[in-house]
Amino acid sequence: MAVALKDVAQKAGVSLATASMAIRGRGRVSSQTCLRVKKVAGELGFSPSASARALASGRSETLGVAVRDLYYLSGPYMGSIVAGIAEVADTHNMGLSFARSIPKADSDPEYVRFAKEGRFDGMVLVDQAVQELELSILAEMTLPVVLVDRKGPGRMFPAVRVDYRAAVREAVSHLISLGHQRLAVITPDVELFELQEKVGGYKEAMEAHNIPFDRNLIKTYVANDMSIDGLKRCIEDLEGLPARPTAYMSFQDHRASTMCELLMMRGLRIPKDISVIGFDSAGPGFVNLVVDAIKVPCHEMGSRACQLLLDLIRGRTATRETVLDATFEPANSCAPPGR
Amino acid sequence: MAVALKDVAQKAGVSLATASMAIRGRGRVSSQTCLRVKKVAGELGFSPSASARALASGRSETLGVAVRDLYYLSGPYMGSIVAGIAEVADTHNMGLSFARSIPKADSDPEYVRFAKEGRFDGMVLVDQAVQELELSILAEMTLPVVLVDRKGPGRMFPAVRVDYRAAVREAVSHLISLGHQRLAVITPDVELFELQEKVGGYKEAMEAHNIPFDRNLIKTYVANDMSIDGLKRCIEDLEGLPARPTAYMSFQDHRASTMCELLMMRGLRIPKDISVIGFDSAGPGFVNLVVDAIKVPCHEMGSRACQLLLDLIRGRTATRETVLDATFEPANSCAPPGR
DNA sequence: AATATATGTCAAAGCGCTTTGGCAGAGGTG
DNA sequence: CACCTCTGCCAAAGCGCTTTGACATATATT
Repeated sequence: MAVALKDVAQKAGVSLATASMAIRGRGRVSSQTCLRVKKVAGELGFSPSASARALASGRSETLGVAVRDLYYLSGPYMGSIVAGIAEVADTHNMGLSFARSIPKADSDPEYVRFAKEGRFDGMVLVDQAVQELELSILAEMTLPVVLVDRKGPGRMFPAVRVDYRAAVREAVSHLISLGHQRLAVITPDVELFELQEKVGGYKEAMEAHNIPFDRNLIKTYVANDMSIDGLKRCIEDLEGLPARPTAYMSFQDHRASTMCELLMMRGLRIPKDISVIGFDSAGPGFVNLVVDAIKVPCHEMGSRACQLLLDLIRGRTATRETVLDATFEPANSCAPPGR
Repeated sequence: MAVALKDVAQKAGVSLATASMAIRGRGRVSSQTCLRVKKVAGELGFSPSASARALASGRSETLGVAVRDLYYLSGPYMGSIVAGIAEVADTHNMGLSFARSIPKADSDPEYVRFAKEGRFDGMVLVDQAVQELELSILAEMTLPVVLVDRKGPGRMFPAVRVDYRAAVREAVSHLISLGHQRLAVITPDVELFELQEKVGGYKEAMEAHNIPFDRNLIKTYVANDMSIDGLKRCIEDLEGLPARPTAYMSFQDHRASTMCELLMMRGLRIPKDISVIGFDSAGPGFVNLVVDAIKVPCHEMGSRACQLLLDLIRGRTATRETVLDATFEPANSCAPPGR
């Protein structure tokens, strides 16, 4: 960066201080001077040095996004959240940096290190697995932080989350109102807040309709197993029950379509024989079968979180907890029980 | 950051200069002093200020990744590339920032602005659509840049790309060796380097086997149309030809499974009646049908590009062009022509 | 023993901005 | 007319590091 602010100041015939103020449009500068300085800056092709500015002002004009691993970005869930964050960050001319929240053997995880180094003015944390203990380190350093899609038990930071519980309740009620009584749930075997909420919603809805809860109808598979064996086994178990389910729900994205296929391979027709409900984009979908699904407002979670973060950075107090609705969108995979 | 380097220096009884060198492990510092300083730094919980360091050293220890829009991160293609970049960046303790390369009305696109502001030590550009003209702006500022998955006509920067041409040639040859003569191609209607290469590979392979090229066998659909209508129409057109194709290839990710479904709905059995080849993850796949596909080494593109970038930053000269192989992975969607 | 070389340390000069406090002069007030 | 308040500008003091050159002291080479 050959051309520095002092060059602009010199050529415009003003002091460094005035040039600085003029370019940022703050402080007491006459509009004439302001214009002149900006013009000169343009002619000279001046760009302020981000690091100098950050050092002098104490603001990096960069937001951090902490995710477990950058690999997770490549899913529609994380991708949409990040897109939402980016959209808002952009309108405020904030840069976006990513940091991994995965623990490291002998040092702080990356997001903590970066935070300590002052790389961010604030941080959005999107990781259900980060422990409360670790968050307290962040809490001590007075860095604005917003949590996404986490229950905030300690409530150290504002959080934006989705009401999975209510959404599942709604979906289950829908099935019950169609006449279903035996509803199977297939879910990953991890203890994430999100999944606990979903199961909670299921139980609540069943209870509300006085249908006894049957533990056998909840089947889990190994979370990160990419094969279909786990799913297959779940279905075999469920179909082997004396009283077979009349409806299936998948609690994880992108599993519903495979689930449909496995069911169809057993000769079951959807929705004639059996109903299916999924989450979000239930895979690319089928040509003639669109799965009824609960849509999670990922993009909105991101944009809301970012907005909150900016508020926090600007010294405003942010809402402690924002709960967004996930909406149940019926399509053509549910019908009254057929068997 | 209450605790600064000078505090560490003071407590350790050394000068600022020595403390600085000790902590970074460079310069002439005795190992005793080095250890002592590091110990004190640990006790005090010292973290160097990223901006101060950047300003003083001229290195931000941050790499930029320019993508068209952050929304694109949420696909397996971009996601894997970024994961590859991140993996390498991490082992070198480099931060990762993202910048959009989408043009702006009245100012530089974000990635150019950020680059000018000196936010990055180098940048990986993953955007086939960025114009050469714009790249020349970057070229003028002596910022190390590596291009991913672009042909580098101007050759201003080192590039890492995939030999789509050869991969498609291989896939087509495979089909031909199975006895196919009429191979349909379904592709988005955009003029991306990648797609041109793929079509080129198709033509080359056909020519090599003395099969006349038939323009009618190449069908395009509107690129960003998320519906299946475009695909459907392509297939209807192809099936309406006097001499129908015996094999179908999809040139875009995640379309192959839908294509299969549409073909099956016409009563065609795969691979008995008709063969299908896709790219990469051809969607989530089917339970009993895994599509033969060309696997693109996205992760490796990312890691290679990042490695090159780091070389460039360290003043080493980088290979101008790295061409990676995409490999054709046979599964069970191809067989000798059945109709 | 005398010179050359290597080693460990430090003071000081930045890096390129922001920000504060002060100082003129223009304008308003009693 | 004296007084006060704005307004527009500037000099200078940082921000918290890195890096350079100088200076001792220790070790190696003749």
